[in-house]
Amino acid sequence: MASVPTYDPAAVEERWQERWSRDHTNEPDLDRPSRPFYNLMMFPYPSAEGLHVGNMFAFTGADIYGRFKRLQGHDVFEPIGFDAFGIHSENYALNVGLHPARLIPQNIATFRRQLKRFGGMFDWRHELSTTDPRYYRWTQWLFLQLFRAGLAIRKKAAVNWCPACKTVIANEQVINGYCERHPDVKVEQRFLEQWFFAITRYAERLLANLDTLDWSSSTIAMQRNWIGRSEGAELIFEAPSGEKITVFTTRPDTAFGATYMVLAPEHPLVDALTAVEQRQAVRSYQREVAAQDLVSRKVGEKRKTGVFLGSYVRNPATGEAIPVWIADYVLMEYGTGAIMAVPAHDQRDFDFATQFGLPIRQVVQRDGEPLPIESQDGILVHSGQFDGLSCVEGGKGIVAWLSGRGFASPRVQYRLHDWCISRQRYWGPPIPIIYCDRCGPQGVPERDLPVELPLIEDFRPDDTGVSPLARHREWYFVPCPTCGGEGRRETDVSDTFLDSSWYFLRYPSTEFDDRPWDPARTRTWLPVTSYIGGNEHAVLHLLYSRFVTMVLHELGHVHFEEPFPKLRAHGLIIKDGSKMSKSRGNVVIPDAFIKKWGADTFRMYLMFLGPFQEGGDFRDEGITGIRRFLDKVWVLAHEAAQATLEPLPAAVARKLHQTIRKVTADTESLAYNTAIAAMMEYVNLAREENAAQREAVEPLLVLLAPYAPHMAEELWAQLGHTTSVFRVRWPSYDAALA
RNA sequence: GCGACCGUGGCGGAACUGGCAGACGCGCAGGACUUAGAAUCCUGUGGGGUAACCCGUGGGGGUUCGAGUCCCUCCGGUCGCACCA
Repeated sequence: MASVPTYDPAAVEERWQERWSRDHTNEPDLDRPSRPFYNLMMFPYPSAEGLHVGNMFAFTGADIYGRFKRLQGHDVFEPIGFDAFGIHSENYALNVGLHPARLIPQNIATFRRQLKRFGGMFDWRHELSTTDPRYYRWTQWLFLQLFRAGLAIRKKAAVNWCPACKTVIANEQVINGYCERHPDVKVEQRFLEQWFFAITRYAERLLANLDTLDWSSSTIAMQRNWIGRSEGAELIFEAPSGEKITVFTTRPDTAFGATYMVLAPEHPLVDALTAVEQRQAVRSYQREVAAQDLVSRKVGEKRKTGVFLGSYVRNPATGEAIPVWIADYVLMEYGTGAIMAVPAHDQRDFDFATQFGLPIRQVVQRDGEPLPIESQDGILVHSGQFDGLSCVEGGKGIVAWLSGRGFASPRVQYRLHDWCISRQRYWGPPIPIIYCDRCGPQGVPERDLPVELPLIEDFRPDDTGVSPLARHREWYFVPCPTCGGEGRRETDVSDTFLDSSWYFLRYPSTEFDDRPWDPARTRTWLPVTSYIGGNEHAVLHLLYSRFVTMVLHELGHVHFEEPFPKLRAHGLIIKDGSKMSKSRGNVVIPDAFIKKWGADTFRMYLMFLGPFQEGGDFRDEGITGIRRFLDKVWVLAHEAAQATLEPLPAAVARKLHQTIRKVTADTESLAYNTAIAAMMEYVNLAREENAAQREAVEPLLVLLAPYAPHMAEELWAQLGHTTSVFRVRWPSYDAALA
């Protein structure tokens, strides 16, 4: 047998990457595809450290799926881009003392090189960056569509202020009271005028549509949780002075057990309900609470605090006068900012009542015995005509009874808040608004877009709550687009999640400068056929994208309401027992591995670590197993190229069909680890049976192609084929043999 | 507290609708080749026992001819949300 050349991954991979680029192998015809398949993966933010193993894991898994679909005869569009605006990039730039406008292109260049090196099937003609004015022009356009539709609203609100970022951040960016970018910096409460997107108006639809989506169940659960729908009722409590205080409750069945009321300290009726002799105590408590941040207020377990207002309201169920308190455990931004306190059946109310000696009255029991607090598995007592009913029936009855007297109405409450998109920072798209004393806030006319982010050297944020752009005087002052009078630009930039809320709409249309997306292209390619990404975006990016798409659909700009009908969440790569992150210092950069072992080996190694949708433990010992496997394939294929035609041993033929069946099913379901195991079993058997033959090897190379694309191409060519292995059809199996 | 997921050899992990537990890989042990090593190849590898055999999927209980898989319960772990009324 003639000798087989040594497998040299670097040479093989460089050769095929050049050929793919030269032959436009990865660039489908976007205008006339026969079977369009939009294979999307979550685009990266180009950090200075470069692509790490976690990114590689995600991209490899998504790329394998795209290549598999391609081999099954689809025209696969697999674009890539960079989410390069945002606080992360800007903070890093500040740290190293470089301007982001110079830093980001360097980072992108590194990412681009890494993404090419690992062999992704990317269509580089359609690369995008959110920092490109040709892109963010349309981000601003998108803002204007929402503004005109009345869905971008300016309101003064308690917001999360990160003293380190020196900007407002979204609720989603607050982690246990700390800034997600600064794990040791507590977020504070500030009241500022901000732009909000009215996502809460879509809460019901965002929730209901979840039932129509083919998504990982974990992601669905997180979104459902985040939207946080609660059914209950609003009840009205009246003060002797005539003030009506509305509370929200999910337990109207316990109305007879409400022995006091608590308002949020900022509740607008606090002043009116405060007795003269309590005024000083109330003011001082209010000041104390305002000095805290929004979030530490919400972190539980601490002692309850509060102040009696010195007045009473009437419980509409019992008719009794109950005392009114303020306490920081009641939050202004949820429900009505006021609660009826039922200490017998709510843990927080119980804690508060115990601390301040307030009465506790059982209204739910079972067999005359008290139940665990908050249990709904009992019957009503001390509840007048409703005694003896179950909690559910009694609750309905009480709401109906109180409604009839004008004291109640059923109510659905969401935990979701409106999306604050204002950022008092530099590195983002300026919000396209001009303030005019005469006309009010005016949208920048679309013909004047983009509002380019001016290049200013001193982009450092300060503590004033005013964006650095305000210091750029010639940029700041502009004529009002409506009256021509003196106007001032909005100096805030928009949240980076706005950039990423629509990028998938841009990819197929990147060459059009006169429209955000081309209607024909969009109709052909969208919604996205398959989306693969991490659950870290389950409630941020994925919810915002759904909302934006829903609005665009309503406004007639896109033909679909849900952008991602099919989504799969991949797992996390664990290293030394915890997930890879810069703060833990366990980030692994793939470059050295790829240099030593080759991209194909590294791709397969990552996929072999564990189930793709669950993640895996990164240790570098196991990589030799994959390399040994690829070496065996290499030798087998070279020998097959020189073999004479002989019948395939029956055992090998049977195993081949079983392997095709298993690899097909497993690749479809992203069970890449077991697909690889099946190919290993097949190769082991083929070697045992000395089946170094074309019929044995050619189908294997096609099965292998999504996983190790360079090697598959090389060996396919060695077997005498002159066209890419990716133009072949995925092998079929004989069900009788498999 | 609420929601989701998970627990299988020394390690990563297999096991479709309940049907031979431990595929595949790492590691390890022995052997072949070699002056020697590396690489490669072969054999073995859940625990106990000389053996036929016995015991084994976090603990306990249950359903079933049959349970890693289904049900109950307890223990342990991961992730998300959280003074959300």
